[in-house]
Amino acid sequence: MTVTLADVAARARVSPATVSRVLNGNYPVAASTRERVLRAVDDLDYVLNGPASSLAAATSDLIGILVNDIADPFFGIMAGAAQTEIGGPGDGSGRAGGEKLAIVCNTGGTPERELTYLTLLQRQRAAAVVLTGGAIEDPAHQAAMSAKLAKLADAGTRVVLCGRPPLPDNASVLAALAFDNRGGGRRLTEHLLSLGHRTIGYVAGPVERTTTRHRLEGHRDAMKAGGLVGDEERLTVHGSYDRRSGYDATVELLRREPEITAVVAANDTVALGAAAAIRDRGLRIPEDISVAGFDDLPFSVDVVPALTTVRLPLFEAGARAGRLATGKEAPPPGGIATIAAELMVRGSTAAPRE
Amino acid sequence: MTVTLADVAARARVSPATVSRVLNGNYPVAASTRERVLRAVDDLDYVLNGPASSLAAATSDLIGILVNDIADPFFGIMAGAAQTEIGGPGDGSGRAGGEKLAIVCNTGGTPERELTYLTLLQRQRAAAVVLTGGAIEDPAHQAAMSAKLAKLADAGTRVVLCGRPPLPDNASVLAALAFDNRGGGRRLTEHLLSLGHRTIGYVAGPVERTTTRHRLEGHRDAMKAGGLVGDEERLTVHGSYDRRSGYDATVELLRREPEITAVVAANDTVALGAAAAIRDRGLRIPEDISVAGFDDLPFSVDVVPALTTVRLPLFEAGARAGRLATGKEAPPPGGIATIAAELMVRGSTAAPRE
DNA sequence: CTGTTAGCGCATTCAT
DNA sequence: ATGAATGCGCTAACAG
Repeated sequence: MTVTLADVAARARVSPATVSRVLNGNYPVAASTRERVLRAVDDLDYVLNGPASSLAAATSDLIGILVNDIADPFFGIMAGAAQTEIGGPGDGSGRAGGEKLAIVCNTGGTPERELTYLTLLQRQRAAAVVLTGGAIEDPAHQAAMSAKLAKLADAGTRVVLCGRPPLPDNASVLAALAFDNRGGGRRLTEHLLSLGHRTIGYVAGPVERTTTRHRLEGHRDAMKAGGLVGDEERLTVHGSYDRRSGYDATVELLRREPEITAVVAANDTVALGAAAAIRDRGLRIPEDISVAGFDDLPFSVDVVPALTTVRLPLFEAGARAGRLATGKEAPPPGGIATIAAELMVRGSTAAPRE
Repeated sequence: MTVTLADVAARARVSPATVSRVLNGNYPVAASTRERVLRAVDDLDYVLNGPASSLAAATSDLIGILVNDIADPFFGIMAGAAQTEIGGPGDGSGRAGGEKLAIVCNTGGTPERELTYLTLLQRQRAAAVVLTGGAIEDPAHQAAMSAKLAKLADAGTRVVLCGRPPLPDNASVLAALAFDNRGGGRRLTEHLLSLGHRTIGYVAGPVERTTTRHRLEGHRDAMKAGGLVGDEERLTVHGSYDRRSGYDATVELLRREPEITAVVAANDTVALGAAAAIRDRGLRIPEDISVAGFDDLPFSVDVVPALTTVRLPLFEAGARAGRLATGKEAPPPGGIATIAAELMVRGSTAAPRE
């Protein structure tokens, strides 16, 4: 029926062991035999049996990339970059040599699915796991994650965090690439303050997420440094990281405080919704209200007016995570690296009107 | 060292076969023994060895989803929807029962990687493969794909096409869900013609892609029906499916024919670039030039003015593909279904000025 | 409903 | 540099 390594061996007139050796290429084999084997492989159209080889070798070539929302370019860009580094260019032969198989898993941001995917990956004896994006801060879930990651690490799986802060017990993670969300958030609000804004609404992401908290803390640090305290709670509305949520939250913000002169959104997508709400209210951006986002996704430069935001090097970070996961790159000292966030001032923010 | 099914069996005082049966849940087991086994599993913190079980069962629970560009929400939405149907909600136990593992593979739109991933999936004995988005029309590649898909199908892998036209030899695909790109393209241009436009530029996608060709054909059908022929080539510029390409192509279009009153883009992302180019030229949308896109991605309603486009039910199509891949839903008659595309008229198109 | 028996296809010792 | 033998951990008949 299905052609096996033994069939190839028979046709090439060598032992199965030899075929295995040329296929894995990690053992000396005479050039002539190698060639003979390769020809037999092509003739028979042989494809290695992954499960069998993983079983025998006790490791697989799967690398899992966990994302919170695959439909969000924030994750898509990181995952795509990581996959580029991992997947290799493919040699076009369709023969598929020793490549790793980068697979992205969509957790939907839920704790259950995050753990389930990790278990599934553990079951597959994944070679590495890359966790992208913010973590959930629920203590029980954090403990479960730490335990699970420790088990994965024990089994030889490389664990890499990309855009996620290190674990309390960072021992089981090879490398954590954390974005400077707090610094970025702070600089963004400082920019607004320097423009003269004093009443600033904040559309935050979901609670119990590291990304949400860090960006918000950066914002409040700046506000505090500017002497603006006391109104934090009233001028903050939490929502999810989507456009609709940004719209609704902004409507609520405007209801609570019509004198707002600027709205800072948890990310660019949310900012899009915020901007729509402001326009629907008959207000202009930035003349009446300034709007700012975070991430600098590709579309942000194209909206009108172009969005002031904080640029995160998503592609570079994802690529680096991919290299870390494949062992192509050495982990940073201490296993932790902070990735800078750069303020991008564009047309959506301006001085408040007098 | 690592705990195996035999360890669980020993602790639960049953045979390995029984443990296997409760874990796979596809065979009658007494409630009391099941419970005992499950407890042993939890006590020992046992995780099934995927490769071993795949080897023994000659099939795995992996389902591959191939996408051309994971950073593009067009694919992200479909892949996410498919994964939702496939992955199951997870039971929160982290135990991971009989779920399928939906994995998305980013081909980058290149023929080589498409084939490589298919081989990798074949090697893993994937339960199903979902190919999303347009196909590459190069004859050699098409033949290679057909052959590869036939082999996969032979090996018992379900092959589902989502947003991709059926193969010439559709026998090996379980179901092909094709978008009505031609009809959508036609209706979009008809809309423009009915508004009074006569000189319409077209920013097409990459050549040799079914999506590109079908949308362009729809456009030209409408133009022809309106008696506008002869200028097709001059008023068409090909590029890739990204924002930058839309910008550049539109600059070129405007250079070739400054009298253009409308620009139709290959998709919404390209339309964003086109709009930027038009604005940078000092022209207004839609007063000076109308702009239209395709897909109706989430951001399209938020750009200013809101984008006239053709809505594709990406989420629904992806979900259906997921159900097809898992066998939850019966394939359409003949294995082929055409998915309607709906014209969405918004602010970015208007009658040309006189 | 449960236990026994055989492999699944390959990577690795160990020889040679 | 190559071959022979062993077992990875599990599922699937087949009994009972």
